[in-house]
Amino acid sequence: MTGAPPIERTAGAPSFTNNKLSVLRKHPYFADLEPEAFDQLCRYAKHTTLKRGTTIFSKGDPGTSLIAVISGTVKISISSPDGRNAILNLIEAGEIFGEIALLDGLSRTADATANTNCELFVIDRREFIPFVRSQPTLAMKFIELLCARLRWTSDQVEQVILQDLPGRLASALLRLSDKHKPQGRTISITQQEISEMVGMTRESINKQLRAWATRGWVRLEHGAIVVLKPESLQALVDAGADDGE
Amino acid sequence: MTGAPPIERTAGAPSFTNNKLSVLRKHPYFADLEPEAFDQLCRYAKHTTLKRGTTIFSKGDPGTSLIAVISGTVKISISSPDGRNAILNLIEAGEIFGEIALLDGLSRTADATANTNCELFVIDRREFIPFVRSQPTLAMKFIELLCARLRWTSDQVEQVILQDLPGRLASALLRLSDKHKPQGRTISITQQEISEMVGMTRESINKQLRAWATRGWVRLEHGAIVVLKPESLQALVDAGADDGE
DNA sequence: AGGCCGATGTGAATGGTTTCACAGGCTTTG
DNA sequence: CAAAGCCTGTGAAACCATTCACATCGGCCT
Repeated sequence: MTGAPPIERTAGAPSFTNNKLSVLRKHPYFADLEPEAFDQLCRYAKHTTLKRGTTIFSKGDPGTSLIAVISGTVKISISSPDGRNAILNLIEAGEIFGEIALLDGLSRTADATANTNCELFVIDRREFIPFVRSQPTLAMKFIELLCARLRWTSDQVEQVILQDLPGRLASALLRLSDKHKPQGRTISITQQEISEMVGMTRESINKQLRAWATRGWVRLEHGAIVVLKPESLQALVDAGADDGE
Repeated sequence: MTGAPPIERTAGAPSFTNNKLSVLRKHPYFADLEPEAFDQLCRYAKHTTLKRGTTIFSKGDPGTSLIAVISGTVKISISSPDGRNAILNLIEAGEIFGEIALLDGLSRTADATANTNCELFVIDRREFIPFVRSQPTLAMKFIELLCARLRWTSDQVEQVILQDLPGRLASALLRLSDKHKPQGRTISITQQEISEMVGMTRESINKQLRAWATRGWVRLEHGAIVVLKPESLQALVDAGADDGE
């Protein structure tokens, strides 16, 4: 984050700021915040542009900021000493991340890197915490955000512990296609990335996907997967261990 | 919860209530709440006693309450259609649970059952939410609680995805012995339960534990495990995939 | 004490995943 | 436009955890 080349300068001009922030404004977390509170929030924000692959923060760093994604996507991941690594979440435009360390003041729980070129707004903890305290509505919003995150994470634990490969892959696909609903059923993601989200090797993922492709459940494209029969995948998840055949 | 035999009657007498609640009072989440706010909180609470094995709530139920454990332990778990089940957390005296569904008003994310006979205080959502809104300090406390839960859950995802059996078992043992530090290094838990926390079969757990026992890292007792060399286990976790030999 | 039941301890066979080793394909970049 | 580099597609072998099938050991209840 600190080492990022500021391609665009931090903007002070409200016209510019408001323009970029319209994405955020529409987001559920901020939608029903009073306009003046939202403006005040924006005044704390610093604008940055990052190139794909840039590290935003690393696990264990002292966490002193909340980050909002204006455009692009950010990868939240962790890695083990022996080189394996796992993707916990992909944060897209209009979403925010880094809230855990922001709110409790402890260290970051995972790594964050720019998964594509992206624009971010960074809000500092020192300025933000008193603000939250003074805005009960905002505090409740954050409580909801944290609850949503907990549900997402608990879901992951559940999938990883109870489901076998086909089940995990199926539910990952369903979750992703849910998130991207507007774009139809096409999920833009590489098999490598999916394998890291699901915690298995790329090869295993590939074989399972191919098997489903021949059955017409999905279609495989370059860097993307199209879900054709979500019902079948859902049935597989519900049924428990069983690859559907 | 509803079907529980009320062995002790719901208590109205303040003397009794205060007595039982002293456990809660000392808890970090409520410790620096003003006395009158705490008392008000207690007035919303209903007291219940449950026998071991009783279901408190099930995944998917509408969640309308927060529950505090006065004595005993509560098991938070999930199960898959094909019979496998996984223990997500064990809640002990002085802790609270059920906060997710309480705060966001959605359904319960897991099952809760009495793991031993236990006493609980139940706080209803309708009365509680306005209360939180009026107490910014309490809201911040809940934010911290949720953050702590997220850290715990993220940790679980991390362990399950990145670590192999020995690593997962080792970190589970370390976490448990941390939690029970006062009782020395003895962890009262069956191998069956550990296997469900770690997401592997009892047999595999048993074999790994025995291997460590012969190396003198742990000692196995009936229904309990004594960690003798936490450093060795920790080293194993840090080193990544490698059973330590 | 006797009996039952839950917890522990093992071994052999099975099976699903990983590992390893390549071969094309599509994109990006100099 | 060519080379380089990531993404995909596959097969064979190795490995590790599960499954299954028992045997033992403690406690607890009658």
